[in-house]
Amino acid sequence: MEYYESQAIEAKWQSVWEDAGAFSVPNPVLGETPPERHFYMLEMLPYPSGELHMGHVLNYTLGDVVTHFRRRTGWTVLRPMGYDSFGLPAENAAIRERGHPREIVERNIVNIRRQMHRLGWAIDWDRELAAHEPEYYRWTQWLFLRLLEAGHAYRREAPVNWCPNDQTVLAREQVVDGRCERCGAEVEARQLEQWFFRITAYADELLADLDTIDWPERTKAIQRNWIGRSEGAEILFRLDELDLDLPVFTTRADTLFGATFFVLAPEHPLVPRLVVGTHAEEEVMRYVRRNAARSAAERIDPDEEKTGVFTGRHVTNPATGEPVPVWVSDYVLMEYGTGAIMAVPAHDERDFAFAQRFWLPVRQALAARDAEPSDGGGYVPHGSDEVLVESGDFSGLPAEQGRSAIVEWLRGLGCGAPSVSFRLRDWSFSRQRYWGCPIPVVYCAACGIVPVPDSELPVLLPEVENYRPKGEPPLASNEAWLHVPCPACGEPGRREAETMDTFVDSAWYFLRYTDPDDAEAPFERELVDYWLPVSQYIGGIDHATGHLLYSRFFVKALNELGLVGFREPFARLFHQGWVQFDGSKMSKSKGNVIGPDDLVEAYGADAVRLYILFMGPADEDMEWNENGIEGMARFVRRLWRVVNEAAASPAGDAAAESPLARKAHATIAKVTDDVGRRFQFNTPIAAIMELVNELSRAPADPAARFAAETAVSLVQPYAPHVAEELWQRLGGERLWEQPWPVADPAFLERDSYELVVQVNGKTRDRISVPADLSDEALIARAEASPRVRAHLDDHAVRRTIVVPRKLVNFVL
RNA sequence: GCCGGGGUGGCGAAACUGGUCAGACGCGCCUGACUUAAAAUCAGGUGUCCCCGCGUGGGGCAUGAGGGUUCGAAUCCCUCCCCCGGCACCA
Repeated sequence: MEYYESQAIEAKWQSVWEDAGAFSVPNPVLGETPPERHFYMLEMLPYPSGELHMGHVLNYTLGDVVTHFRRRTGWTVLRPMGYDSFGLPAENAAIRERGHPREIVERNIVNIRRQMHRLGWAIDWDRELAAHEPEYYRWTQWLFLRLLEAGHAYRREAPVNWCPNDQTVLAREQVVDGRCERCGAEVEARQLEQWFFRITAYADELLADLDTIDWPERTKAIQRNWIGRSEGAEILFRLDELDLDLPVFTTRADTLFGATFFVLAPEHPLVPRLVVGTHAEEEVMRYVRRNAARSAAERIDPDEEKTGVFTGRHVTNPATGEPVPVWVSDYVLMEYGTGAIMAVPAHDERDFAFAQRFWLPVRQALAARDAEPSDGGGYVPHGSDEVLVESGDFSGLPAEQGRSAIVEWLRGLGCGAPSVSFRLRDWSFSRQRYWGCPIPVVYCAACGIVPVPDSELPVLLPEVENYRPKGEPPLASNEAWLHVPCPACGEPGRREAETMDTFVDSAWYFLRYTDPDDAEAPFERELVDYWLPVSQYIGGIDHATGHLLYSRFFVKALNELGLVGFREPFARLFHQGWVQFDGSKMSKSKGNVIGPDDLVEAYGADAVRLYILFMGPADEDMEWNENGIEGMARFVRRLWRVVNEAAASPAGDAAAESPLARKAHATIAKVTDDVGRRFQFNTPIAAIMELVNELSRAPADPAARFAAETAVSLVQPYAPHVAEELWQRLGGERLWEQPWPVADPAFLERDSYELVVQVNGKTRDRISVPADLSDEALIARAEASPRVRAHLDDHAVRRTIVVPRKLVNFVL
């Protein structure tokens, strides 16, 4: 028997698969009845900002096992791959390496593609795409224009997050703890005109539809938190002097009688109107200006004492009819609710702190059911069983009842109504950077924002002399490109020089895979409706509030436009854990990236693939540890030796009943259940190891050959190269398309089994009994055991529990 | 503070709907075989404590802590501690 040569075997089979087009999946022919059992297996596409690391290896090997398993259990599997090649990660890599982003990105793609081939992943390479290619981004632009027409994309001035290092606007989803997700620089607040997608229009649906998809609970929880739906009421406070009604949003209308002052956010548009011409004007406007200059980090510092300024105005509390003073303070956020609040210091910590600071009155409106109402002046946190007090006719009502009663009453008076508020903000997607998809509009003095006609797409990303970030969009420096006639009136116009966030590119790529060469449309409705929603999506949980939310929004909007027939992109989602090294997740900036190349060269792709999945549960974080891979290489060599020996010996009787035959069938059942139902990938490897161990101990068993075939067949999704080679040596061919083995129940049903005999719940003996004994017979056998007898002694048995096929328990 | 996930040997982990003395499989470690030697390979051992007649012996304790339900709990319930993640001046 030859020595196991991983490099030669892997190269051999990779070229066999390529020649056979083994993993290419044609689309169904439109109009004909397509295969019913089809499966869309998708993993998040990589940024070509460097090479693959072990995190990618885990991600794509998982997808690969699922792909092979589904293919061999009778499914038609679409499993494509592409590159998220536009955007900051790729551009920053280019800056580091001092080259043009396109050249760097394309070089990285070549390298990543080589690594993917070397690992032997079963990808349909005919469907490869990259976001930076005009054939792709033409359709990103086309989809943008459809969203623009539908009013889902718009431009407005708004407070935005600005990264001073990357010199661009960031979406809220790209700011983590006040810092840029990419570079870690502290984010500044800026007031800028920007492009937004109206994702808030789908807030309710994005929340509700989480119940319709099979996603990890924690991911749903993250999205629910992010969307942040609050039910409450909008209440109008009358400002008679100026004939204004100021709305507030509150979730605690039951505390209305305790509202003793009123606060506006500094950015509230009515603030100047309230104070113009009064002697408060100067002080208030100074406060507003000073506040606008404060950084976001300063504003949200919880340790800082509250600041604020009185406007000199009063509004009327609609419940009490009393005037309450109107203040301006930055603890009220313009982006949430109405940018104004009714302050109830007795029942809100923040309002209380503000009242203390400025000597404002505190009035209690709720009290624990049995408590004496206190004489006021204190802060009373919300309890579980409280009733309204000092609240007119509503006094005595339980809080929740009082809340709806007050809202109902206000509604009758025309100054209140139930209302819902969200934390979610519209998605800011324009970037002042070079390496992104150009936004296809032209600014015209006469016509305003004019879309570039579909027929002129794509608007190609122009060459510029210096693409480095400088605050101004780099595209604007190419004057020849910038100045074009207005598509509507023909007068001189100016192109949009900002580019799109890379998350726009990835919000629809999974649709393009269905028809990547379509030159007439981004995709065919019939094809996307056939393949989508994605049957199984696999990727990092770090995209929970970004990509995964944006893609859901895109699909909902495209559904409304009639472009797709479904409302959720990813039916099932799985997150692989982080592969960490030195206690933190692998990243280039930390210099702790472990790539697969050296390992593949030393141990072969099969051992690397097996090891990354054997390390632990795939959805839990794992610390990269190279010690064990030697053990996995040992297993592959052992498999090689044992199967080669079995192949050389006489075939034996496949139907023979033997311990090894039973083990083989049990292993089939275990691996099938783990991969197919439980989505658990480490335990199947352990089960196959057990089978191989048992085979190596019983090489003369009549089922030895069957056990060898079974082990090879079951290990194929994990280690496809060595499996294919061994399969051939066993006399088979094209294992990648062989039906998945099926466990024969006759081998799983045993004639006898080990009955556990317990006394007072402690196992005292295990005896072999025939499978079909009655309860009474089982008890008799159990009682006969000498070991059990010793424990029964002369005690009286009070109760006997019999669990058929498992145990007998005597309770004394 | 609110929401979600988790805590099992020296290490990575198993135990799937409460039921085979919890710890499969692997790493590491120990012993032995082969070898001049080492590596590789193969065989055996390895939670912890105690008892003895030293055996394919007997017993106790062990799944973050404490309580409960149950004939029986890593698994279900309650209280608490710790770790990870999300949200948080969101009214």
